[in-house]
Amino acid sequence: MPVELTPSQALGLWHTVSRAQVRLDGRDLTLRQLAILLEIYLVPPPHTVRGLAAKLGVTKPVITRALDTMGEQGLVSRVRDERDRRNVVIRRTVEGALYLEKLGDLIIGQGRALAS
Amino acid sequence: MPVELTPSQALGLWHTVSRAQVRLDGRDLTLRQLAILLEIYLVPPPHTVRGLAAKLGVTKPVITRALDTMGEQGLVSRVRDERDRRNVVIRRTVEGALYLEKLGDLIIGQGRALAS
DNA sequence: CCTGATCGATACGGTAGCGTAACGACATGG
DNA sequence: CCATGTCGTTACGCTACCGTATCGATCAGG
Repeated sequence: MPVELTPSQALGLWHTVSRAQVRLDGRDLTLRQLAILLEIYLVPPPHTVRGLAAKLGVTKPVITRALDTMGEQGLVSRVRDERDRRNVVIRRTVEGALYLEKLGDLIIGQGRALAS
Repeated sequence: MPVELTPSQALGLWHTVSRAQVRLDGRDLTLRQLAILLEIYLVPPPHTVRGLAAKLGVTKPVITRALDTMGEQGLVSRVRDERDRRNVVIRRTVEGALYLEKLGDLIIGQGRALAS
């Protein structure tokens, strides 16, 4: 089911969620990092560095760096693919799922609070 | 009118918009910068460095730097307040309005395309 | 005046991102 | 085997951000 938004609602939603995210989230993820994280959790696995780079239109080191940072924070983990040891499979974590769950709640709450 | 979203829709919306933004937007604004930009354009003026810092829960240099960067890109402009010359009034620009208009269109389009 | 408060900007050292280019590890086809 | 190609990672130089501390300019009150 589509979600119909007016221009004011669309930007208002982005505004309140972005502001809340800046105020409350100590992780301070980049837009790129967040896009990568959402890709990993919302698209069926397996995910690889190369695949994510292609999907987002960025270079491979961008993905490696983002996985380094988010891995240190426990949001994702990496495992070597044993069937083709050149590949690295990116795996989800409980902490990452919880993080996105909270982001989802934030979006839903702000969407519900939208006026006009 | 509130916008009712399921968790899947909320994160899906964020996902597709973030991905498109990463792929298409050459400016690569920080989440903080985007929040500042939205604050300037969606909340009635006047806007000051101090006011934005308080609203977003960040320090003043963060605002100064963001205004430097976005000012170079023509998204905002700064004018000294002649009534109290300590203040700087942040003003909107045509280019900034166009930028957010495109972002709004992107959100609306992705919201409309949402399934389930 | 002049003292104190407040404005935005700046300096500083540190961290983390960027793109380009190269790397070692691994797989594959001849 | 060995040459070639494909993984992800790392190295490099650079830029931009961060927070803390401080700055000069400006205002307000005595």
